[in-house]
Amino acid sequence: MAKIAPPQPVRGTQDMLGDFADRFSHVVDIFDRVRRLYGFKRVEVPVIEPTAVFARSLGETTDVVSKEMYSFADRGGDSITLRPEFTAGIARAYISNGWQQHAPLRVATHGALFRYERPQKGRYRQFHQLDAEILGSDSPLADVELLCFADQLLRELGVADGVTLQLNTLGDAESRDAWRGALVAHFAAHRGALSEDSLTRLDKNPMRILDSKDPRDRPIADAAPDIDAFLTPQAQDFFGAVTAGLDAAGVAWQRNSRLVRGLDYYRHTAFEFVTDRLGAQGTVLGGGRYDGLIENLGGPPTPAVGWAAGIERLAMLLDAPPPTQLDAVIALEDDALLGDALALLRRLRDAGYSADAVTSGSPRKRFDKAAKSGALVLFSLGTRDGARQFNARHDGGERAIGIEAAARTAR
RNA sequence: GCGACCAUAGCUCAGCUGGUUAGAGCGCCGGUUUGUGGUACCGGAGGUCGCGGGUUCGAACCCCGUUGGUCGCCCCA
Repeated sequence: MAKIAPPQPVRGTQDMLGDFADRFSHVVDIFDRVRRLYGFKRVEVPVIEPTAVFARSLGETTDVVSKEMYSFADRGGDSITLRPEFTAGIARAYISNGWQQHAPLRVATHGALFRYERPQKGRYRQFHQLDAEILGSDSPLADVELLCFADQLLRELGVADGVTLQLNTLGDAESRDAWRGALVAHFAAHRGALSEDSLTRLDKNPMRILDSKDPRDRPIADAAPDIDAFLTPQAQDFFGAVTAGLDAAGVAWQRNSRLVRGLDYYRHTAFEFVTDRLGAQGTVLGGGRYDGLIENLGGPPTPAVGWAAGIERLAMLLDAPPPTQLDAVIALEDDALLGDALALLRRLRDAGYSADAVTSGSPRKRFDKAAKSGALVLFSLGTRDGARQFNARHDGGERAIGIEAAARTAR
C-alpha cells in the first residue's frame, strides 16, 4: 500500500507544545491580570472583517494592505480579510455597536493575527498579539495610563530590564502634514543619494525614510528636519503633558525624534518598547494615538490611543518558567490493582492535587519511570506474597504530607 | 518580494577527498540486578538520508529544480 505524503503545516504557522506553550500562556495570564488593575474590559472582535475595514484605516499604500493581507472572496462574493491587526476591527466594532455611549472606553483583547510575510525570528504568518485601547478620550492622561499599563506588564513579565521605551510625537493633523511636506522636500532634494528602497518610500511613505537602516540614507535622514519645528502649540502642549505624566508616574522613556509609525492612522503620541535581544524584530510593544481613524471609517469624530504587543516576542524574552510540578504519581506494579489506582487518582484530583499514574511498560520499570516524573509524592501499588502493598514516598514537605493524607483518609 | 545558510532515526546531532550491510546520545519496548527500589548493565524496534531530476562504475556527500526551516533586507508588534 502506497504511503500518503503527510501534510505540511502552512508556512509561517507554528505548533506549540511544552516549554514555549507555557511561556505563551504565561504572557497571556499576566496580561489578563494587569489589564484588570487598569480597568480595561475584555473585548472580542471577529477574526474576519470586510477588507475595507483594514484598507481604509491602515492606508491603501502601506505594505500591510498592499501585499500582506490574507484576503479572499467568500461564497457570496464579498471581499473578506483575516485581521492583520486589532485596532481597525475594534474601531469598526465601536461604530457598529454605538460604543460611544461608554466613552471613554478601555478595552483589551488578545488573539491570532495574519500577515503574509516572509517568516523569520519573531515574525510569523499567523502570530499573536496582546492589545489595549482607550477610545473616546482626547486627554493626554489616556496616553499616560496606557504607557503605565504597558510598563507594568513588561515589569511583571520580568522582561523590562532589556527593554526601553522610545517616545515621539507626530503632532496633530496640521503639524503632521506640515512636517511631512518638509520631509518630502528635503528627501526630494537628495533624491540621487537615497537607496532604492527609500526612493519608493518617498512616494509611498516618506516618513519611513527617517528610520531607514541603509547607510546611504543615514546622513540624509539625520539631517532631515525634526517634527518639533512644525508642532502647533496645542500639539506641543499635548506631548508635554504626556511626558510630564510619565515622569510623575516613574515610567522611564527616551525621546526618539526618528521614531515614526508605519500605519497611516497615527497622530500625536507614537511609541515603541524596543529590545536588542530579538535580532531584527526588536519591537516588543508599540502603538500610539489615532484620533482620525474612527471618523475615517464613517463613525463620529473620536479620539483614541492604543498599543499592541507580540506574544511570541515576549515569550521569547521570558526566562524559562519552572517545569510544572506534578503533585502525585502512582506506580502501578500489578495490573490487577488498576481499579484501585483509578480510584486513588480520582480522590487526589478531587482534593485539588495534580496526579498521574504509570501503568505501561514492564512492571519493574514503572517505579523508575514514576520516580523520574519528579512528582512530590510517589505512591506504589502492587502485590507481594499475595498481599496488596501500598506505599508512599516523599521528601516530608508540608504539601507532600497533605497529599499523602488526602490519599489515605479518603480510603 | 530579494539574499545567505541549512534539511540524516520520534528528538539532538556525527558521517573523512563520492567507495561494502548509514552511526551515537536521549526517548520508546523487552530483559538482568528476586528486589521498598530514582542506580547500573544487556538486548530490541525504529531511517525511501526533505522531495524530484541529473552527473558517475558507484551519491547522504557533486550539479539543477522544488518544498520547508533559520537568519538578514524589507515590513511590523
